Amino acid sequence: MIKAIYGTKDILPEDILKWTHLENLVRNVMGSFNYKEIRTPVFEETRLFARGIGEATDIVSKEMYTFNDRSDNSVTLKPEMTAAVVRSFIEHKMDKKQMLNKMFYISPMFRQERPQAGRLRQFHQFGAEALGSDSPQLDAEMIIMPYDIITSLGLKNIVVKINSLGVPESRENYKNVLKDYLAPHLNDLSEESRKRFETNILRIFDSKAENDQKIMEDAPLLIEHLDNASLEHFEGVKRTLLEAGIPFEIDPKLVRGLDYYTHTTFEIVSGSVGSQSALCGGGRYNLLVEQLGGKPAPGIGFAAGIERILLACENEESLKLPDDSLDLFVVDINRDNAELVSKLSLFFRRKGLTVEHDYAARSVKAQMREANRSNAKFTIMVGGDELERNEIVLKTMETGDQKSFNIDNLQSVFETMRG
RNA sequence: GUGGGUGUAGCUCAGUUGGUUAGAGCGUCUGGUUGUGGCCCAGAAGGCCGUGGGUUCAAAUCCCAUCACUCACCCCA
Repeated sequence: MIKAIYGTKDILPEDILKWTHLENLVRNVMGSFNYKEIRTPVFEETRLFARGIGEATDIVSKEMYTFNDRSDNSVTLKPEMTAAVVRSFIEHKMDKKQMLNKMFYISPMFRQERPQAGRLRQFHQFGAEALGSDSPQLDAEMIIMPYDIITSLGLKNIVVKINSLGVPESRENYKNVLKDYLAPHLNDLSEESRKRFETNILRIFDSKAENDQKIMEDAPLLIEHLDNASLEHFEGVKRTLLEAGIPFEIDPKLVRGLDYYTHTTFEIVSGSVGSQSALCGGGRYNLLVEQLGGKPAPGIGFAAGIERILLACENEESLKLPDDSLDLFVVDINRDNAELVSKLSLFFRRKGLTVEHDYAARSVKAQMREANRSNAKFTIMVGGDELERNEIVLKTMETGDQKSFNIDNLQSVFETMRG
């Protein structure tokens, strides 16, 4: 049996309503903030991600689906969206068309990691990018939008965490402060953290090793070493969030893994999924556009994991899905009127109703059972004496009431069903 | 890449200290008279017991290997 590739999943018809429900919500909320959808190719030149995300990051160094195509060009299935959107922004000179470009996306992503709860090799994100402004109100928007979406789905068990990484200069100064603090403890740190002491010292805050955490508890914090402009920006973000009624925590240890972040970083985590608890993450990246060869432009964005959000919804049983059950089931009483049944169904389908009928000339009982099981609101019965009199029978399933109509007056049948 | 757990019907799972034709519930299909659903009743279909090897008179059951799935670490959405 050929099966779906390790770490990928079919989204089956029985689950699709959850997905379209979420996607519609995303489009509505993003639309209300005037974000326009962008769709980029699923694969890009490998160097886009290598340069954009950072060679040293886990994503680039060990998780990308990279392969050579038949022309021997190295291409990569997109592991995240920001680099691709920024590439498109630069390529299409969007900065010349308008000073602020607000875009959102819903798209599959690919990372070759070990799958677990809330993590797949092909997974799906929605997110947004805003390029061309460093207004703190935009930072806040990037938190408000996913927050509103997530809470609209009924999720309760969530926490919004924010932090600021400031600008590179103050971060470099801080790194030296942190180095001075950690140097005497170096031998007590875990091996991984000792490596990070050299490569990416900020990430030691992420360590889950107990002893590392104990050491980091008393470590000086980046937020205490921000320059004034960064602090003022951060204050602006916080004020806007408070005004928006978004509850948040400041997490000075929230250090995102991707190289391109500056200033604000944030995460929305859920207590209702497994250990992969981040439903959403993002931050400001004022240096990325330049780094990818564009004219310098500030940017900010977020990405949210659709599978994780839906998982949280399932665990909290929070989803209220729209009804997609049948309006009408057309029953063929004599089991020899397939064409007439098909024609009647078409009439109501073209009126916008969801209509089904049997295709196997099964017994009336079986057809009724199916109508019942598919939760049809009405059935129409075709055949027998009534048909000889040129009539059909409309039955209201909930009450069992039946009423005859002339077959040439389907419009009044429709109006009766619509109420 | 590193650990742990689990593989029996479409789904959820039973299956005694190894012992005859491998079970239940749910679901599916058919029927309980001639043209009517839900409840109830009856019946049917559907399993190389993940795969390969070994031990044994005998393996779903014990041993080994392998594959798959899954959770966690790492990291991230």
